[in-house]
Amino acid sequence: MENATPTGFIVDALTRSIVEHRLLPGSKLVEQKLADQFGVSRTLIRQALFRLSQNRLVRMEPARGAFVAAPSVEEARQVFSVRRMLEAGMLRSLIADLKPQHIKALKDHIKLEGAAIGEGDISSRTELLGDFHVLMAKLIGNTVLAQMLGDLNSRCALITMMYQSDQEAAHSQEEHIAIVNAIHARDEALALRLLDEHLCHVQAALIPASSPSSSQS
Amino acid sequence: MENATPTGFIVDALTRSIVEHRLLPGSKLVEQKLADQFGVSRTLIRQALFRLSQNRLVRMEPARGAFVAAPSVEEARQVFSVRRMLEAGMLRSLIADLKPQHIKALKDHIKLEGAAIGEGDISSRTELLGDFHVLMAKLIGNTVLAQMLGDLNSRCALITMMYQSDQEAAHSQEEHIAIVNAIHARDEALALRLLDEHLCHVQAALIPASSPSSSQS
DNA sequence: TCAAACCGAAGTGTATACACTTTTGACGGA
DNA sequence: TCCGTCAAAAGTGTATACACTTCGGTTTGA
Repeated sequence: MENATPTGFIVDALTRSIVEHRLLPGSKLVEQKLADQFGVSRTLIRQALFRLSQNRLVRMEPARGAFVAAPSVEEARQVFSVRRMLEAGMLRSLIADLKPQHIKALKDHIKLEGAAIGEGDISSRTELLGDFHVLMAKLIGNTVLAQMLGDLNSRCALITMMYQSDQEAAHSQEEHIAIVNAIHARDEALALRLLDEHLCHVQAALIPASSPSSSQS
Repeated sequence: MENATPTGFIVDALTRSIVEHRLLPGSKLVEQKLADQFGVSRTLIRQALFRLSQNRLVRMEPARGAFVAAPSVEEARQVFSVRRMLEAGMLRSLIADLKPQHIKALKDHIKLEGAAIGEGDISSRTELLGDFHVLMAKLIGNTVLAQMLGDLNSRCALITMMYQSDQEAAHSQEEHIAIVNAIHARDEALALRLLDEHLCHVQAALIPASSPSSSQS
């Protein structure tokens, strides 16, 4: 995940700042200030901001500048709706062509999640809980899908970190365990139901005081 | 679709050139040449090339330059796999909350497709055949999904234009008609089957005589 | 003859300069 | 006091300059 290019470094740094709320949603990102801060010219800052705007972490307004994105509840709802669609299909593929090392990889990953949750490392645990889903995409050998889920993750990582409590994180991990067990048992119906419920739980936890209407878009 | 910014104009122009094969896959895109050609500085050209690289129409190699992308068969396979996953879920949502104006919008769109196919306008027909799927996403009110399908479309537009014959385009439109009829009848199972077959047909037509399971995964 | 080092041309990567737009705040008139 | 106007400051958009890397051909040494 480490990016060696200067622009990549800046993108990563800004991403962390946004996701860890050192930069609050809506803040203006002034190019020259960032350039001074990173010790580079505005050229590289502009490249980085542009990349972040493609990830929806930053919103750019012509001639007005770049701002930290403030994803709406509606957008989060749509993102999770898309994820439910994608991951249902992904899960079917995975179970249809299941291999022992897949189960091992998933269980290993869950161990990592447990460690991060135990340590209370919010940034790390959020990343790992999201990567669980990306890992499934990689296991079925679809890098396009993996990258797409990664984008969707980062797109609402802002919200995730904002609202997910310790308890909810632990609950997420338990649901991951249950899903892997269902996969292992090759119980497609159960796995699908658990995954859908899991995504609904995460979504519901993220959107405070909004009734998670069961009917999606 | 029209983009008023200078960079957007260049992106559109280059996109057309690539998609209409005035620029062949693998060709090098030299920044200064393009800058002279468009009458702007390398700055804007670099911005445009970067945007095209995010769309996968252009591949950039560090310190070597930008090249027109040559999407692999494997990548096309993965893209269509993702689309099948997404669009199955989308279709369920659409049928679950179907409104008369949805049917009208879809039928209107199919008329446009027919016109473009009749005129033999390859660029226009490819765009419209792809937009049919984006339109469904918009009808269920999920802009995130709509944009994602749009990206997937443009990602393999190169291949689509490269290989899709007149006959296959007409066949695509017939399948769209059948799908809309199934939606209208609220026959979810039929609609899902038709949609899946449709995507498989498009994919199969795009991959000419190459043993599809040959190389990777 | 062949291969390896070398040099110049071509091209990319980054910084800087300048033009244009937006914002801000102060001034003046009603 | 309030609002409109205007001018300076701040900031973005684009062009240009320069440093560094890559590539191709030539020379040089064995």
